[in-house]
Amino acid sequence: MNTTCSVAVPVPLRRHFDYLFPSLGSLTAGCRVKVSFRNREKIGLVINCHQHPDIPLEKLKPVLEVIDEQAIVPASLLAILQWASEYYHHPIGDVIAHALPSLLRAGEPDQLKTEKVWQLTACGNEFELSSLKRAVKQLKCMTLLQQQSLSQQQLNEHDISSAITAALAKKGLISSQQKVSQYQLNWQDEFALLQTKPELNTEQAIAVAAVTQATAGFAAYLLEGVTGSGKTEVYLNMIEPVLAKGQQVLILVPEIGLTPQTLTRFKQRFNVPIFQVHSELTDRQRLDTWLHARAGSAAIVIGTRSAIFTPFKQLGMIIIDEEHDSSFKQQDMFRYHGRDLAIMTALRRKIPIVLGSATPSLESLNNVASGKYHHLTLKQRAGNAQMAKHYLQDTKNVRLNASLSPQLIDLMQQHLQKGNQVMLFLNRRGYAPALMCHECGWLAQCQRCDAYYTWHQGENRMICHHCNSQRPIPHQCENCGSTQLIGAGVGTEQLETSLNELFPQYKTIRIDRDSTRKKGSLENYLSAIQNLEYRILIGTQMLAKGHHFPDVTLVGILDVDSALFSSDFRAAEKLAQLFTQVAGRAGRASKPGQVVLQSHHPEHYLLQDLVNNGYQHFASSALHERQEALLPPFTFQALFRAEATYANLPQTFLQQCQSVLSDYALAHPQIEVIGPMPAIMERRAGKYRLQLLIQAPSRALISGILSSCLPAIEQLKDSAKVRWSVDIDPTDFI
DNA sequence: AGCACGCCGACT
DNA sequence: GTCGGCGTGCTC
Repeated sequence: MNTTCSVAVPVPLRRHFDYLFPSLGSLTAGCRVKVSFRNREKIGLVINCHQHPDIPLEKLKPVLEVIDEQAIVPASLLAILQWASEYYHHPIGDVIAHALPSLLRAGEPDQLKTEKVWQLTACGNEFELSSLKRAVKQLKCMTLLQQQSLSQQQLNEHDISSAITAALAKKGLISSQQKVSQYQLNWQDEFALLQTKPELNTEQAIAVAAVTQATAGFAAYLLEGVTGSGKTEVYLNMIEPVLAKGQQVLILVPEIGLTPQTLTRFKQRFNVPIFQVHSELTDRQRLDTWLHARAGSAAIVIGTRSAIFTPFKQLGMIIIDEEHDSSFKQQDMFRYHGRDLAIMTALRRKIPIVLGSATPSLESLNNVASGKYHHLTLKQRAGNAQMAKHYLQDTKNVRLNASLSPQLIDLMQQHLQKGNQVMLFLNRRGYAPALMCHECGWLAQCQRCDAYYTWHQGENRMICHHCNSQRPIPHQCENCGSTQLIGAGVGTEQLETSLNELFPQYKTIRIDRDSTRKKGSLENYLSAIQNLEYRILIGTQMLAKGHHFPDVTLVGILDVDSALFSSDFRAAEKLAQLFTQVAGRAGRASKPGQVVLQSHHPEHYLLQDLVNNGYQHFASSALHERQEALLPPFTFQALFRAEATYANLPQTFLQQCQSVLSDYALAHPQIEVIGPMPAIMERRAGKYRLQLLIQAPSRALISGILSSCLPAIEQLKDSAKVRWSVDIDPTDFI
């Protein structure tokens, strides 16, 4: 007697596949199985058992092998993954592949790493150590093991290799056992604060109480706290009672957000196991973290967006730091939003979630306005530090020196002379954003993108920042043959060179993707900055995220104009967030800061609003504008993207999509279908890229039109000829 | 996505 | 006569 199960197979198809399995075996949802798929073996995850298959039984293949006896993915996580697959209209197999640690995808057992732990045998205990005088290492090993048993790893640290332990084992003096590496498995019983807590100010106390005294169940809180208002301390106080109850906490942070100092603060406060998920973990460490969270032996998990796929035995609270940060949205393949999945997770698990930011996203502020989120505010900076003073510097008709106005250079001089640090933001890495012929104006253009090459002097190459193609610097203009090639515009590399000439007496440090490519170099630079080794800091957005530099008293934002006239409706929001975050980095109680914005359009209403009225005011007027213009968060969007080597293919494909979607929209006049239209950068990496936008006043309408139309769109002949995807709640239109 | 099946041009 | 081009279609 056979029965059937639905399996999520790791293929980019928006459906699951049914297989037979003998009913004498037991099989539950969440188990991995090996199946034959198109005559190739694949590892899939069972998502359903005993469902009626939609095709005749005789067409089903049998499950080849059941890998797990018990579900490896808990039902709560599997439910979220299925929800995400439906909401984002993304293949379930691929969603699960994203969520599982790679070792589990490859069929590795769901067991924690074990290591060899050595101990003395009975024989070893009675052994006369003096007879080992001539074997120094063996003697040392025996002496160490007399005190306690040690893993091979720990012995390695004492310079005792496995050759030594093997020799001793052969003599029968020591023996080994395979043990799971030791963690506080019972942290719940030993929970304790490791330090006395600083006293909270009134605002902080109110925010903490709002969360800790709420009735159990789902609740979302937007913690809007200006930079330096002590958000981390509030988080610590909010999670304390959760940990005390023995429940776990998930903390999501932006990609480059978590400084080691933040992690240290959690470790210094709580006597519990804290696991960090970041890109430099090995596959094994990633799996161990996943398993510890599932077993309940991880108390706190801190990680970037993908940490939302961590299974928890008993999750008690989710915290999202810098919730407005764009890195929570995955921008390729499975385009989920970590913040939105976290909200859904909290809702389904009936637990509170706290979204923290100095500059909340308009989406979250709108959720506050509609009563979905509770609003908690921290307006007071620690130690009553003053907010920095802002200045708009008109750069029209001003002779700039490496993109610095004379006024800014003067100010820098003043701040540096007082022994303070100066921070300059320029969102263009490289030496110059283009290479130009001085005689005819020709610009070196990337062959594969609608973009110019960036001149990187350090590497003596031209690099396209969009497709990463590289070429040596040409000696001659390709148009007129002139050898007078010059940089057009200024990048961080050139700014650094110029500052070394302008201020030779002060050390300058550049923080961008190029200067921090080596692992750990960012941390080293950051601590060197803290120690005042550098006085002038140059950086891209990277420098703005989450790092606090108390001795920076002057911040210059050198080029804000590109954001003022962008075709992306979110550009203003991003600029406002960058500006406010950066401004918050300047100064502290004893050293009030100054922020200078250089612009050719200082009269621009957006800049005026920001500088004069602050982020909150900007946000409320921006929300009004979005409402008037029927843009998110007042409408919901889905974006079809298609690309191919020739422009006509994505064009015709999206036209066919458009006609399918429009037919459906006839019966639903609230749905708008806009396009196809070229992407902001139409040609990139040798592909022509076009898009088609769907807009509707509710999520349900977006989901409905996609559920109805995607099957037909997948059937389109041209769908195989282009690379296409659908992006729900798109945040970027590049 | 892969990967097989299938139907038309230049080779021993 | 065959090798192989990549258009089309399917995967339980």
